[in-house]
Amino acid sequence: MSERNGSTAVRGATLLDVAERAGVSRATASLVLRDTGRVSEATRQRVRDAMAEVGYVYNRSAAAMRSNSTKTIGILVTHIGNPFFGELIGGLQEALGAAGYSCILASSGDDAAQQDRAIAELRSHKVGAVAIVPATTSRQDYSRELNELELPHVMLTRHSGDLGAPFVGPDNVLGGRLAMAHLIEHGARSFAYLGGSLAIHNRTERRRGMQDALAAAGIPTTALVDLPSGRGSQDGLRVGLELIDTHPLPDAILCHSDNIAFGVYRALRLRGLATTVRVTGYDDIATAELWEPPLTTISTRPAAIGERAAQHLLDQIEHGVNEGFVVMTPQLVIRESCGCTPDRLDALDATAPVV
Amino acid sequence: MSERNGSTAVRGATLLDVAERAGVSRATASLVLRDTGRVSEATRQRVRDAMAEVGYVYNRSAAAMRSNSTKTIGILVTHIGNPFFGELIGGLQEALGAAGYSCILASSGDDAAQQDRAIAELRSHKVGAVAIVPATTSRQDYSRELNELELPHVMLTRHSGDLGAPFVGPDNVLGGRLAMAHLIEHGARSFAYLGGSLAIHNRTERRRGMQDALAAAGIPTTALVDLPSGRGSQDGLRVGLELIDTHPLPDAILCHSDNIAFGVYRALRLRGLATTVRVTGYDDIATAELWEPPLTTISTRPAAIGERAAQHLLDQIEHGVNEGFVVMTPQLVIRESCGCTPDRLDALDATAPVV
DNA sequence: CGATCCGGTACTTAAAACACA
DNA sequence: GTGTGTTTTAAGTACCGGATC
Repeated sequence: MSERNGSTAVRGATLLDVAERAGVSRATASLVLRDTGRVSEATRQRVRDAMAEVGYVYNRSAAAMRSNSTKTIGILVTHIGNPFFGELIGGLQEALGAAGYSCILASSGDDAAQQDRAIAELRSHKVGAVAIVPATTSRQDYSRELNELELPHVMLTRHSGDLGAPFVGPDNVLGGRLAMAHLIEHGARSFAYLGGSLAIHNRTERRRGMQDALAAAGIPTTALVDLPSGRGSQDGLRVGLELIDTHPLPDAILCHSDNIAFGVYRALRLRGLATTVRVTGYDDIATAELWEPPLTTISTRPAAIGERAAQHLLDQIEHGVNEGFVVMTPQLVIRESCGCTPDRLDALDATAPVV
Repeated sequence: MSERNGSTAVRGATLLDVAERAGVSRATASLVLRDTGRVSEATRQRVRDAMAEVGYVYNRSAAAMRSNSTKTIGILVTHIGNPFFGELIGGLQEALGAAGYSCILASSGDDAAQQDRAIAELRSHKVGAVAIVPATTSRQDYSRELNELELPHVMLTRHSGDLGAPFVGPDNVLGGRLAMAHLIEHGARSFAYLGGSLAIHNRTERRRGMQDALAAAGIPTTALVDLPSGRGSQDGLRVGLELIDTHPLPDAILCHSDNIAFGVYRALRLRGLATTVRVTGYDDIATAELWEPPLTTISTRPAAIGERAAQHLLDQIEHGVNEGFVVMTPQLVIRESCGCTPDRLDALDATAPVV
């Protein structure tokens, strides 16, 4: 076993080693490395061979120091474990990787202080930009703060209300409208919107879409009961029970997320009300189609949002253009919880003619 | 809007700026920064004030270059979106952060080639060590390869069979034994183990634990049917249907993961067999207690594994000691799918006396 | 406290190759 | 054949910002 501890790290081969082996100068080797400059093909190949022979590993730190820029992007989300963010990150990493950038991930735990620490962390790594899902408790003009730090950025999924700030996220108004319109088509006339934090704009946006749909169908907005909650399935259970125990049962429940819907399912079963109410979710997580009944939901295609966000950042740092507020079209994924399978919720459909 | 593009990044304040403002030398400022050396408290405070005033941001690249070490650790997992890994990463980041290290995350998509690329990426960032969930298709002696790269590391959750390699993961033998023993206590006498890849050691280990429990109860090992599958819930549905359609229905089904159990639940419902078979999962994901019936499962406490892995790495890079193969104790989480609620599966318990 | 070092990068300079009058 | 101009190719070197002596 070789001697190895914090103080005696072995230095690897440098560009100078490569250059000497290839019989060229360090500068030339650098040009070959970056595929730029005017170097003959024969020399290029010799340098590349030399790199392979000595097991050369690029030193980003050295490059960053001189050029004061790194091909590195920071990604900051609230909860790494959230599958939605997992897909989002996947889309981002893939698109950024294809453009030659590497990513550093950080997680804020949805806490503003930790978020500040993470940003400092990323800045000390000299990231060229950050893609950030802002913490719920972020300061209102957070985007401007980042601008003052000269840090190109794009907000993901959540925005702070400033429509001039760089942002990529789902069209929540449309998503809310799609879900509500579908339930109205099924004949539902009374509704509850369960879950989600009032502090987040996407909730008010979805609500607006829902009310647009109600208005279009000539249904009074008072037909929509509204109960917020935390973001876990447990919160969905809690708020589901709250609805059942303190309100008349609506024809349909629109859940703020699939996770919430999961808790609501359980609340309905606990009260013996399973499959007596139409339910929709939001997000379309991987297991949604395996539930009982399979969940009708709104897909926001997080990977596509990630790819678009990568584009947004690249446009900023490579072309200096800021695309501003970008909204992505969600999709209604129809399964069975809305009542779309006749042999499952036919009792409901019998009393409410499908339009 | 300020002019900002790839080529005209603004340089921030340096340690020299801080030093001049505080009226000390750069060397002194460096000592204050790292909380070392003999510097008077008055000077320390002056330097700290100066840092705050000029908005100083530590430049890790510069530090890394000189000291050839970064307080940065790489974390490489197969799927960032997997909630299990999310918790694992959370535990790692917290423990490493407390020790003054920052983390860089990468994802291999469970592909060996991508894993190689990610390792190269992390090496170019000069990480001091990596915590890695190896891809299923990793080469057998992967740990030795990393040793040859002089890269301290610890394998997480999965190991390659080399018990001398640095590893932290759950005790799969015990986990399998706990689940099986509990089902046997319930009176079950025929079993199926569903899901999981044969290529991964943890599967054979859990199976060994299950057979230990069978042997201890005097039940022949042929009482355990074994069907592997992919890792998603959809795979669980597939393998669940396969079991139901091609085998006699066992008393109990042990699932390789909660995700698999989810698909198995659906398979049982589709065949009209819901709550006629005892089911256990593995992992204890957040929603498991909300299922119908709430899932009895084995908790591997991924956050604890992450913390332990952080300790493992710190021991290597700071004290030069390698703790080798470390195994964490899992816990049986009893809910209802095993038959533990009398009023739910009492039909089962009537025919099979609880020990 | 000043000097030096780490390993790439950006810029300057220069040699060689080629074109064309 | 010679001289001048242009392009291609490669070398030389200052420099970035902390850490160390």
